[in-house]
Amino acid sequence: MKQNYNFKRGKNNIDMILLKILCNGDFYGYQLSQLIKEFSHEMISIPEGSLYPALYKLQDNGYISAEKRLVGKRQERIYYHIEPSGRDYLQTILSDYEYLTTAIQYILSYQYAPQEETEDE
Amino acid sequence: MKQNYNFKRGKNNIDMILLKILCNGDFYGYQLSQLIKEFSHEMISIPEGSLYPALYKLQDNGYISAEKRLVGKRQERIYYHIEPSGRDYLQTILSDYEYLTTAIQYILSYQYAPQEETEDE
DNA sequence: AGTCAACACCTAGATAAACAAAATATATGT
DNA sequence: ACATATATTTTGTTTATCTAGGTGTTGACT
Repeated sequence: MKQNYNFKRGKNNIDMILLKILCNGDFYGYQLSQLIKEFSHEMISIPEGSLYPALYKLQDNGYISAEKRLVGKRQERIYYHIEPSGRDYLQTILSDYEYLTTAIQYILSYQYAPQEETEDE
Repeated sequence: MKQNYNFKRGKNNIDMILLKILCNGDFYGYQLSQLIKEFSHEMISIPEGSLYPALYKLQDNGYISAEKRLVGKRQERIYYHIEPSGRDYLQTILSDYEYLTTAIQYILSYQYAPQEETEDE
């Protein structure tokens, strides 16, 4: 079992969401940002300054691959495809996320029962 | 309602946990780190390099107050006490946290139904 | 008397995630 | 001609958290 789990881990929420959506098929950047809005019931959106650097980092790590496609005579779009190692990485950050969420939930729902009561108020 | 919620918000997990625990009474730094381990079933711990700066920041913002107490003839400990504004702040980051958790859960549990299927595999 | 572990606090510097705010360019509708 | 939506890029900034050290006290064991 894990010990001394830190808060820094389980922080790659954007990676997690992007990879999760890419499990459903290949999408391009702008499309991903739209899907995130849609899937979250318009609750969250990822600014471009977060989205694209995240995609480049995932690509650098080999978790996703990129392919330029010309749709009709339109400008080219860069479609991203999740690779097997990306699915592995997704599993890791998903379980990290659940782990941290569980731990925080324990703390938030804890009912503190003090041992000795010395009134001073 | 909130719109365009970002990931940067709802990230003050350490603040949230510290304030939550301080709702149960006054504690000192080292004690807080022990309680976090205990309450989380040993799942997480906060390193001192995260804990103390977080406490100082909360204090600077007036969310908590500090008081030195000598327990017996022991070395002094610095007890922290949550202030009303700290409780307000806790409510804010708690609802931010729940908001973000809900939105992520929507995305993670989304079943994508593509409009048009063109087989290419 | 010496040592060691647990207690209790402090801090400088590094890392890295996420963001804001720009810019570029195409396509579409009015 | 102009505005809006689409689509990508990049520079610089912020900030949360961590690493890795440091100081000093207390109490137990040898």
